[in-house]
Parts: sequence; structure tokens; C-alpha cells
Amino acid sequence: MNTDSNLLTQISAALPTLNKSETKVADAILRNPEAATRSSIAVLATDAGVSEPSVNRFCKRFGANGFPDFKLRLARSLVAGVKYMSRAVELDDGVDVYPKKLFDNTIAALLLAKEHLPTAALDRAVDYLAQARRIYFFGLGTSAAVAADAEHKFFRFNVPAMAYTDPLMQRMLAAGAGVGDVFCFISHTGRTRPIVEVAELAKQSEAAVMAITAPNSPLAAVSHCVIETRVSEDTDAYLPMTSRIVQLVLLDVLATGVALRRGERLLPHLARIKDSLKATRTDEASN
Amino acid sequence: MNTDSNLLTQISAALPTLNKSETKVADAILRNPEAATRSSIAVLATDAGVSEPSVNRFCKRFGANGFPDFKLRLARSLVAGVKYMSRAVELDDGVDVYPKKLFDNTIAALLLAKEHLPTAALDRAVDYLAQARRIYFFGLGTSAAVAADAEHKFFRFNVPAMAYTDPLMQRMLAAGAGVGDVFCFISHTGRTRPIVEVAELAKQSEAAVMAITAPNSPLAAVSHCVIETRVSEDTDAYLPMTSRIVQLVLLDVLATGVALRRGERLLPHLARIKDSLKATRTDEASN
DNA sequence: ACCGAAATGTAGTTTTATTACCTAATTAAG
DNA sequence: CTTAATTAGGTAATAAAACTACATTTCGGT
Repeated sequence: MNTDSNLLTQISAALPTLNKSETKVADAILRNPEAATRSSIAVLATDAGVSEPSVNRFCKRFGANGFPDFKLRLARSLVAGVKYMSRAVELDDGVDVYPKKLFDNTIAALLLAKEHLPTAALDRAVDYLAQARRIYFFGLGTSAAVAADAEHKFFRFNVPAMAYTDPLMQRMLAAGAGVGDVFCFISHTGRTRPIVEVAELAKQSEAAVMAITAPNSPLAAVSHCVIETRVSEDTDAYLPMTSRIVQLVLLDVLATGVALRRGERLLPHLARIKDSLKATRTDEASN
Repeated sequence: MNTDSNLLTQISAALPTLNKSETKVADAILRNPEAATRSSIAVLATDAGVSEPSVNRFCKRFGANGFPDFKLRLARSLVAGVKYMSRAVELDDGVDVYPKKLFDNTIAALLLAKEHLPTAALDRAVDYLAQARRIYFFGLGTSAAVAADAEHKFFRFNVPAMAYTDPLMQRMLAAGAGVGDVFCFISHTGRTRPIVEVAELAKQSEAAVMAITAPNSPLAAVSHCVIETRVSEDTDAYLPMTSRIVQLVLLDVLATGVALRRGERLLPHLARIKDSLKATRTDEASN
């Protein structure tokens, strides 16, 4: 049930199932996880008010080989910065707290996504995109910005890409699609009706339909190629903050994949574009 | 000179300055950093073909208190996944390699940004934004997509925000600006001339000018409030991949900051917007 | 209240890391 | 070219940390 890779969350999730001394150890660790990674088993035992073997047992209970191994895992978990038990921003968070939380959440989302990379789907998607005569990126709301970004990036790679955020335009383009067109739909939930309808339209043509969206969604169902993104309900409660970042990086991956497929010839092209931008600069710099 | 917080990069950077046995240790670690975090000092010493104290000395040379502390630091560095010495994508990278690299780069950029959060500037920026009568987000190129995203996010928070990506529109709006207007410029380099010009125009009005951009840039110079973002030259060589992600998260921070400043009243508003979106869904779900 | 099972602690053993010291290598001066 | 000085590196002893086996306690059930 709990596939969470973060030790801290695992521990706090398991809290109710722990017995007395284990709870003490868990408390001591959660009280100051950073310190726990630095202390020896003796210090932590004193800190928790239990004996050393209890700490050791605790470690093994959470899948570690022993205390040192446990510390290592803990250190890893901490990097993602998820040291705030409730990772959601609280109303009374100060300016020195909530920015870090937001960064931590984003980093955690990326780490998670990195662990569940749909490699096969990405490869197939690159196949589609690399051969495309023309690529359309469609998204609404937050995903519109993602689509715009994708257009820009693919364009730089000399791929004929266009982003449309107007449902009517999307409809028209999907209806008139033909062989060689690739439609890439971006939707966090895959349940935004206008987007799904356009995808269905596109599917009826000769065009290829791909989607960056949630698994088992209506949008996923109508797509030839789906790049699944997991939805983390809790952090994206009111605003899709982390999900769109993952989408963006996945589009980076696709663009890079297409570029790699084309091989070396691309680099001079990028250099040329970069040069053309220099004219708009007051000084030397990359974009 | 080297403020790099990543142990691995630190080690490989220091390679030329190391003596014989230190080099052996460094090689052994770089050969398989993951394994190094798991092995004991004895194993690593054998692996490197040196004695245990040599390994210990090596650890201290890199600022650790001893071998266990060193392992901990190493483990931390590895999480960012920067285990690829050359983090740049190579032409012969397979589909199981380059996506991870891209994610790693992005995560590394966020970790770096998190460590150098311009807290004071963020707080001031929230002051400006929270009091704004109207907010304009201006960006060009890749930053245009960021601006569009910002517009969307602030709008959801019931803040009158608009994004413009057309330089002419930007000019007109800047020229006609007045008290209560806040202009937020987004530019990776801060040297894109059209943007700087518009910022100068806006500065001449009664409006507040803020920027998410590089320090010591022309754009930073004309802004009342600058949120500095560091530019990592190597990974963003040809395309600004990681920098725009950092910008996006910084805008998340600003939007959240404004929301927090307003306090609880906001939550029902968000819930209402969420409900209004449900109508466009084929099923229940968050955006 | 007593028995048994689970939980926790104690003490001893083993492993791991550190320190102090010694030897070999290297370099610069005579 | 030798030799003294200095540094690098290794050996072995010491100290620290972690683990194991076993003893004791605690708790739930009868």
C-alpha cells in the first residue's frame, strides 16, 4: 500500500502501528531528523530514552540492514528536504519557511517522477515526434503554459511545432489533421472534457495522438501513446504546482530525445539560433 | 572559489591537486560512488589499494569529521543524482540514461536555488504584489511561457494579473502605467534588450518594477525589487531548461506568499474555482 | 494470580573507525 | 651524489560504535 520512498513519511505513517519503545525512537527521529543522521546509535538511544538494541530493531523494522544503513537512508530522504512533516504550506508559515516547502515539494515530485519514468512510452513518443511533419501541443489552463513552453523548445530544435490554447482552434486543427501530424495533449487529470473531445477528433484522422496525462483517464484512453504522470493529490490540492513542473521536464526529455535522434547535425543549428538572439542582448549571454 | 556544495563535483575538481594515494581513493569513489556510501572504510581502502588511514585522511581533507560523516555527505550528494560526472546529455545516451540526466539536472538546479533563496527580496516582492491594483507579467521567448503560467496562477488566487508576450503591448502598457500597477519582468539573463527597454519605461511611471532575473544585469539595475536567479552556464548551454523551472517555482513562492498574506479567506475562493472547473470534467478530479 | 508471549534491556562480542607512531619516499641543500 | 629534512603513507594499537545472545520485564489472557 505504502510505496512512498521517503523514510520520514514512512515513519510517520507507521506511527500508529508502533509499540512503546519504537514510538519513542520514531519521535526522537522526527523531532530532529537532521540530528539523527549525525548521532551514533548510543546518542539516539539516550535521546529517545530507550536502549541501543531497541534503536537497532527499529532500524531493521524499516528495511535497513542496521543503524548505519538506516542513517544513510534517512540522509537521502532529508535531501529532498521533506523534513517538514506536513509538507503543505501552513497559514502561519513565515517567509523563511514556505518558500523552502514549495521547493521541497517540487523536488520531491521530480524525484518521484524520476523513479517511475515511463521509459518505453518516452521512446515511442520520440519515435512519433522525430518523424512528425508537424507537431501540435494542446493544453488548457495551467497546461496551456506548458504547451507554449513545448512549442518554444521544439521550435528551437528546428521541429515544426505549434501550441494552441484556444479550444476552437484546437477543434479545427484536429478535424483537419492528416498523416504526419502529431498531436500532443497535455492535461494533468486527463478529464478536461474539451481536451478529451479534441483528442477524439484527432484520433479519427490519420494523425498520431499522444498525451502527457494521468493513467486510466479518458484522455489516456484515446491516445496512441501515453506518457503517464502520477498525480499527488495532497500537495496539488488547490493548484497544480508540482505536476506542471514534471510535465515540463518530460517535454524537455522528449525534445532532447528528438534532438538526439537527429544526432550531431543539430548542434550547429542551436548555435545559430543562439547567435541570432545575441542581437537582442545588451551584452553577451546565453538565453 | 569553489562554492559547489556537491561532494562529487568537489572531488573531481580537486583531482589534479591530490597526491598519489588520495588520487587512488578519489578514483575508487568516483568509480562507484553509490558503493562507496555502503562500504566500510576497510573495503574502500582495499578497493582503492591504500591503507585505512589514507581513506580517513582523504575524508578529512574534504571537510568531513571522519569516514562516517563523509559517507553521509556523499549519500546526500548522490540523491541529486549527479552521479553522472558529465551531467550534460551525450549524443550516445540511451533512453534509459538521458531522461534521468535531465531530471537530475533540474533537481540539482532546484536544490541550488533552495540554498540561495533570496528571502528578503521575496518578502518585499510579496509586499508589492499583495498591494497591487493590477499585476503585469512580461517575458519573451521561454520566459513568455513562464509569464503565462504566472498569470494563470495569480488569477486563481483572485489577483488581477495579466501576462503579455508581445513587446509592443508591453511597451504600451508600461508607458501608461500608474500607481498601484506592478510590473514583473521575467528574464533569464536580464539582458534581452526589448525587455530592459520596457522595464525602463515602466520605471519612469509611478508603477513598481520587479524582476526575476540574473544579478548585476541591466534588468536588475532598473528594478525596484530583484529576485536573483543564478545562471548555471554549463547545463543551460543551448536551451534554458533548468532556469525556467526555477523561475516557475519562484513564482509559486510569490503567489503563495500573496495568498498567505491574505490569510484564510482565500481558501473558500480556491474551492469555488475548483468547483467551477469540475463542470468541464468527465469525472471528479482536481485540475 | 499465573502462565506465556511479546517487548525491552544488559552485557559481552565483533566490527569499524581513529589515533599515535614508525617507515619509506621525495626533495632540496651541501 | 649524498644526506638531512620534510612529507606521504602504512602498521598496529586503541577507542568507539554496532550487533548479538541472552536475561528480565511487561502485558494480555485464562
